Amino acid sequence: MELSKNYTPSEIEEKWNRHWQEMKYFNSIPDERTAFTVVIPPPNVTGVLHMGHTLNETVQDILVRKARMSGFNACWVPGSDHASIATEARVVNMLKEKGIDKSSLTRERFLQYAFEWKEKYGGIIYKQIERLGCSVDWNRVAFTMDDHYYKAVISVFVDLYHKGLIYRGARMIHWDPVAKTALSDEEVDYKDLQGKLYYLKYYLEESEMGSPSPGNQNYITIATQRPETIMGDTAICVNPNDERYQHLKGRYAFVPLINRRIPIIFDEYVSTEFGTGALKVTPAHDLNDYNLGLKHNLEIVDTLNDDGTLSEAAQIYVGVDRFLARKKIIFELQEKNYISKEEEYATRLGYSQRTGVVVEPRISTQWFLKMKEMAAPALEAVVSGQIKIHPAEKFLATYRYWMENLKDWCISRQLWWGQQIPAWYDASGRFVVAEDEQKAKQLFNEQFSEPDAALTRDADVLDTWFSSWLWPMEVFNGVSNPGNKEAEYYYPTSVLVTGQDIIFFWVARMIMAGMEYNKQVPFRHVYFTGMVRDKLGRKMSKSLGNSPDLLELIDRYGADAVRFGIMISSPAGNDLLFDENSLEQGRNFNNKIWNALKLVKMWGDRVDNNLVTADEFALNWFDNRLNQAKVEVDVLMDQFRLSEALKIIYSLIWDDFCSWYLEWVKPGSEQPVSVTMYLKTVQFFTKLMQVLHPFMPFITEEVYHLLEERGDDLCIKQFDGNRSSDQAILEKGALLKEVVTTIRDTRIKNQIKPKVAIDLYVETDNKETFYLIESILAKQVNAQSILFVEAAVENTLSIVVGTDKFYIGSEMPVNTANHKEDLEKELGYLEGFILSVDKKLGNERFVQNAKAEVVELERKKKADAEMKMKVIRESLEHLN
RNA sequence: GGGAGUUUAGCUCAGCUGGUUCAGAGCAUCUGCCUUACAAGCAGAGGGUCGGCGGUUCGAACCCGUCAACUCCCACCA
Repeated sequence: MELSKNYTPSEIEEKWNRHWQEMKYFNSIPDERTAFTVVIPPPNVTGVLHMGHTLNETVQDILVRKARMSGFNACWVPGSDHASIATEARVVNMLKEKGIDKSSLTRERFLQYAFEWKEKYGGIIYKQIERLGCSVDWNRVAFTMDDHYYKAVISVFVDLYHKGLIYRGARMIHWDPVAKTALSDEEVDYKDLQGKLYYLKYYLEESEMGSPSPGNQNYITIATQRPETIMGDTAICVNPNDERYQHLKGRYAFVPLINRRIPIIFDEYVSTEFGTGALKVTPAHDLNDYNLGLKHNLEIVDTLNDDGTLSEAAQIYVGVDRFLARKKIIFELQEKNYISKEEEYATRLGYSQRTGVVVEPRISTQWFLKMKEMAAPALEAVVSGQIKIHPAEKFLATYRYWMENLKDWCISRQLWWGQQIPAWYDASGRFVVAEDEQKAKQLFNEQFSEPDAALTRDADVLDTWFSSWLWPMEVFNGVSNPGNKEAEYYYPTSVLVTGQDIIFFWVARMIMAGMEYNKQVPFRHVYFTGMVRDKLGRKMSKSLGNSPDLLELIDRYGADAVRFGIMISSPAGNDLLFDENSLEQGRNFNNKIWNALKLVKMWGDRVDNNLVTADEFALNWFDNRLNQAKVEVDVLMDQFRLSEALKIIYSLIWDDFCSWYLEWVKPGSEQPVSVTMYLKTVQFFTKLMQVLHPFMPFITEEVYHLLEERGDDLCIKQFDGNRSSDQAILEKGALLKEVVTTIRDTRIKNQIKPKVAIDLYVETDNKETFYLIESILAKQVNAQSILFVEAAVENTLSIVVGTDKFYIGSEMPVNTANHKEDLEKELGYLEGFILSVDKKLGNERFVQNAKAEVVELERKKKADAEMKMKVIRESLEHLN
């Protein structure tokens, strides 16, 4: 068969994907083997996979494939997340573009649209996962709104409610005025920006029953960033120790523009340093003010509607959007001379992670989950080491801090896309929580003795993470059908691979759910990948246009090259600076393998059964080198240092196999090869493909089959146990490499053309070794003869490697000037070196305190250097 | 404001318990090669006061202190 000049991934990848699936290699069913379970962090069905996913899925696939080839029953569950608010926002936008307003639709109709959307984008995501070569079990595709999953979420809600861990109440929450829903604290991102601080005059009530009058000079000045909230003010607060305001005890002031009379209260919360030392208290729109309000029993005036426009309660600018209202109010305040000063002010604003708008702190009746009770076992699971976090303990401190400082989790969302909260209300607001309407009725009757009460279900849905936290359990029906055979077999999962940005959203909560419902951790290991950035270190984002399209990258470079590129530049746990350069490196690596294959296949046509191999040393050396590297790779992979493992494999194949081994055993042009050499080489190549397979599945499978006719496939071929490697042979190999490199270097420096053969003289105490390697050595340095000598040879270039001396003779006139210069430089260096060693050895305390080996080593270093100097001096004499 | 982390070659990073081949790798760079597997390649080379200062030690990239720069997380000062 004729192999193409370069490796072409496209047909090959599709072919193997199809074959693997037909053979059902990745479909797992419980058996007697140990399970290795991974659940994919379900991507949101909002769009396509980005480079962060690519990194994630690649890491998971490497771990899963490695496990599958190491005797485990590997099961990787794919799936996607309904992503309540994010998806709903997309669907609403999509409808808007079609001219459809969400409010004109019934809940059912809207959900229909959302499910269509989910089918479309879920499909794209699954296609990408497949193209990347992910060995997931497609029979197990899960979705967080599947029927059983939906029921599981509802049952968990009901259960936690009845355990008293879920409660309903009015609390200060973050409100997204565009999505018109509550958000959890974690769904708010803060940004620093430059704002303005306005100093407003609040006129004081005259001592008796006065009223604000235009000429009144009796006012208190208050600094605020948000003048549009003044209509919600229900008090002014100053520090009781503030000398400036002692006279205001028991007095009242008037809110500008609307002239509502509010009390002046005293609380140590207020800083005397900041602003004017006086604070306007708006309990409905600021968390601190809310707390102050509770303490001082203040009225709450909510001046905002749920869409961010001013409400009736504001009295003025009703129905005007908050930002426009701010401008108008500032203008009016200026007009009426209420503003005494404006200044620039650096501030922070909270933005909705999903819709990107500024969130409003707002009092709202929502459902909450008590976190303290849930957090304790989840903290313990990590602290005690039941769950191991990789890399290192970097996140342990953060995790602990977070788990010890949790606030209750607001789990209700004013959306339609998601699991609807299973609470039923009667007309007067009394409610019960139950799995379904029938049970609700029954329960309601039990509690309130009203068999015929008309009940309506809570319209809100649950936070997406309230479903995702069941993921590792419920993909195996572990919540809806606890103790089932699959859940028993696959849970706890082996490793979770995810981004560090969702530690608290997801990872911590999965641990809580796992501890609560299974009394077990959901995974043994958590591997955090870094964030993918562009090569300038910027986050990947649509607006910057620096986020490449995965399928296009695969088209251009091949899936293996993409996987290689992203892994090779992905130091464990650090952010990854994505550069297409590394994909090119991956493509080149594919090509290198492809060409090595071509060479070996060529030999296959020239096997001579009568030829006895002359390559014993090369075969022996590579065998040992391979064993050694495999052990290194296994150790690194156990530590989740995948990037380093890949580097080892890369160098093993490119340098050791291609650059050294293949060159060592390569026959002359058109010459035959021995059976032993050929078979051994195919065997080595096969093993190399196996080691590389988890990282680059397609080309390795292809090469595996092109090397030989096979009855099996590489992706399920089991690794042999690791064998030890013979250190002595490895050392001889290292010596050979060094001698070759040194001689080649000397040739180049002395301008001996590659085609000119040299005469090589070797002076060594270790002839045995050189007998083994001399034929390779001759081939590698283009020596027409090798002679062993006992002394320096006239008219040659001399070099020293370790304790061995080499003399290069050439028919070409040798330019000795360069060589002489080099030798003199070397001599100078050695003199300095010996001086420093002498200094060490002359230090009594060193000789006394250092370990014996260390001292011995220094002595040996000195002896070696002295020997080297002697040889160089001799050479210099010969050169004169 | 609190906490964590990082700083080693032009770039991205290894470097374990302080002492061997401890100053390394890949990429990039430079030089010479279209050598019949591969120019997406081959052969070779150069490049670093290990962020600064101080300390512990016979000995420090590594341990301690301190300063500086960067990154991330958390936080209600209007």
